[in-house]
Amino acid sequence: MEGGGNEYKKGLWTVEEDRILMDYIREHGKGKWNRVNKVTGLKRCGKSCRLRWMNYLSPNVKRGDFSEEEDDLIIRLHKLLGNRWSLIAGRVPGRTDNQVKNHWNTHLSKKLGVNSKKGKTKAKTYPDLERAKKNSCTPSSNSNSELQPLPNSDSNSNIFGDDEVAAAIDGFDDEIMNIKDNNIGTKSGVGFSDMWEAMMIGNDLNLYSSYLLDPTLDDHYPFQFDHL
DNA sequence: AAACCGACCAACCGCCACATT
DNA sequence: TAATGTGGCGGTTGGTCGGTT
Repeated sequence: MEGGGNEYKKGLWTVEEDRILMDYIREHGKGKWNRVNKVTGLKRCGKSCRLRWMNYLSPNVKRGDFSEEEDDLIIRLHKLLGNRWSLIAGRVPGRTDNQVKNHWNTHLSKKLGVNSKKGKTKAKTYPDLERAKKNSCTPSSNSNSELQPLPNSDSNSNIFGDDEVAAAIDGFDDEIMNIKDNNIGTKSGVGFSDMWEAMMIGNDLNLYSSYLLDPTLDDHYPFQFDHL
């Protein structure tokens, strides 16, 4: 067990906790999540820190309502992939698996008249797929975005063969670029892809801070990395 | 104005696979 | 090779908020 008797805090994160986590990531980078509490004294387990970063603090996360294009994309991807949210999210720029999953369960499943709560099937994992995901670690393209052929399985609604899945996925790429261009990048005059790549490749955290402090965004934080 | 209810979503949990020792 | 640590995934929970009665 992690923490060795430490009492980890649960529930919503405070701004101060976010700041501590951001500071840690600025200095140490992503990963090594279980060290966060040791290094910073943050009373959060590694998993919680990782989740907070991936679903909220990461500049890769787009906030706000889903557009029609995104809805359509998710619906079609879900037809192909079933409840494999990380794969779906990997094809919807700026959205996390958690966002996509929530959006599906609260909006799209109703819209489509799908009872998403039924059939509590534990999602299967596929060794080849997992391996591929591990091997593709390019930060600018979500590591989950590597789409792999699905085995024919009764756990999901996928009924397509490998080639059909690949072809269908290819067809989404133009749409994805459109969604990127239309919805994500231009809020602060910094293209999303550009910002993300600059941040990750060039480690440009000033760019990141401008993103966080962008007053047009719903959420921003009262701190920035002014000493970098 | 207060109580109730349902929708939404952030966060937690359990499990699994891979990496490291 | 086995044990342990770590990261990632999907399912689920529970707190918050807005609408309705």
